[in-house]
Amino acid sequence: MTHTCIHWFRKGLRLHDNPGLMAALRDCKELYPVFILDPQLHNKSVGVNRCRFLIGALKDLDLSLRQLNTRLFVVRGKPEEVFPKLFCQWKITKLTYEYDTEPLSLSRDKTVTRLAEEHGIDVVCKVSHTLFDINRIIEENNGKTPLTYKSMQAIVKKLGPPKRPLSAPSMEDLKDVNTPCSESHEKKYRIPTLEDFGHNLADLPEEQFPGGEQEALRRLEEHMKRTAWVCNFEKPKTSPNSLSPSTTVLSPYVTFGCLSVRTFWWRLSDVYEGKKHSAPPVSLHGQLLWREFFYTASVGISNFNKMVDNPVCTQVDWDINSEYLAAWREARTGFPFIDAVMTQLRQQGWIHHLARHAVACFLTRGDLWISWEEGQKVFEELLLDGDWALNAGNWQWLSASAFFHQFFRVYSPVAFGKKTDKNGDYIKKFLPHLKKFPAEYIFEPWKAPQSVQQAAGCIVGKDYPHPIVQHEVVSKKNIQRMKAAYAKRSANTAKSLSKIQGLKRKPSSSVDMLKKKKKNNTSEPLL
DNA sequence: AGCCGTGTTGCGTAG
DNA sequence: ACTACGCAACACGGC
Repeated sequence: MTHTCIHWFRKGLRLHDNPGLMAALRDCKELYPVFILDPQLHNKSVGVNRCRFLIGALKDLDLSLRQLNTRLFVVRGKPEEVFPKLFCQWKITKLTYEYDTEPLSLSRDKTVTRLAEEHGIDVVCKVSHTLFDINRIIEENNGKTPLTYKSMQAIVKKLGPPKRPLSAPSMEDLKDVNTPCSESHEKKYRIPTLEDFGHNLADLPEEQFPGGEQEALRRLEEHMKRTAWVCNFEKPKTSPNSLSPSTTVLSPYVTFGCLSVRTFWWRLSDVYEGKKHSAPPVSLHGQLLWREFFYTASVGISNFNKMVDNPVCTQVDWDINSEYLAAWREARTGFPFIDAVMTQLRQQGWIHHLARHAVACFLTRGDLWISWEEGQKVFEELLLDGDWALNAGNWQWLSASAFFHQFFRVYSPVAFGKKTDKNGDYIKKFLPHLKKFPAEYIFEPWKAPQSVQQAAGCIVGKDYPHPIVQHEVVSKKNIQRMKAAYAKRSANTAKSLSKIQGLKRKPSSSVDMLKKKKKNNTSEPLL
């Protein structure tokens, strides 16, 4: 019992399958579970729903920690300034945390690791946010980033199944561990409120998906009970506009790490066991592999969240049009299906994957010809499951900038929603102004005769906007613009090829990349 | 995991 | 018994 240890929670807001936390408990006499509120990260640019989710997750984490006779310390400030103080104040000898692949996290963690080592502190970093060590996936592919799902599947097959999840720590694991808590804990280390993030509580929408590990595990079990549904799951066959979600909505919990992706994976394997079941890419396992795929791309491809200097991204002459962008963001495009989806996004912080397809296509190559980077920012703010890698990857996919290249496949803002919601009930739910419109006109109210509009109590141009573009006209024009961008792209093939070779990376494990010096490997490999 | 126009097939039914 | 017609479901190709 020699160590005084900080376990640093960032993502991974859970006790189950938390190898970093388990490493903290080894030979530990004093434990400080810490979450850092970084004003550069946690501010009003994070949407109110996301903030609420994070607060819920922190409260739940604190509750679970208290049951183990320890508790959460929420510390305010920049990590590189906060940690040196904590190291001295608490006489820390070990720091543990979960590996994070995002570029900003990597540089932050490198700095903190260096500071810790300057204080003579052991640093332990574990992979548990993804199924596999993403750097291992790239190594397994000879240093090349897989750019297709198929190649990803081949690599994953070679790697074998992901590691089994660890159990949450028990009282036994903490029996010799103490967490010194002062009288002023509530004052100094309290969990933040929405006001702390600069949000106004007045017009807070009802909470649909409360944050936290307990809620995540409850939700997982609720869905895993539906054996046939799990075994038959095919993502493209689920509806983007059902009144209650047609998918699990476990993504926010995975994003914040309230649910371990490996726990999710193995729980699915349990359900599949001995039964006929759907397979990747459409199955639930397949969805987790999509996540892994985009994580890998985000690690292997430079400038992944940008068009310029991103070697896989087609360079497109997107327009700058703040009026169109605002209309899209604020759900006033005049296309009820698009506006209903954007309303659900703002209200609930979650929309179905195919609804994301429809609004993303509409903003970019389909209708408004606005850069996918603008859409990325809006999703980042509003989605509970807004994830750096997945957001950038999927926006590139939908805008046909990378991974997906069938740019002539354009979603209709009218027809697409009709397929799974003939009566427009979804539109009526999120755009109550339109609720009296007959099904015949609800997807295109501007076509309704004046008499119908009057009877519905909703005049287009007064109570609901005219469509901001003529879809049939702009979509045809945009396909031609995409065609030109692609022609230019293939003309530059030689250039691109040399860039793709620049993607090759030296083999090294995740942890080596964070650590300057390699420690003697006495007990176990770090990963 | 697109949409739309066109053409074909197959079925039921009116005459 | 046979044809003509309407309709839905499906296949295909171009964008």
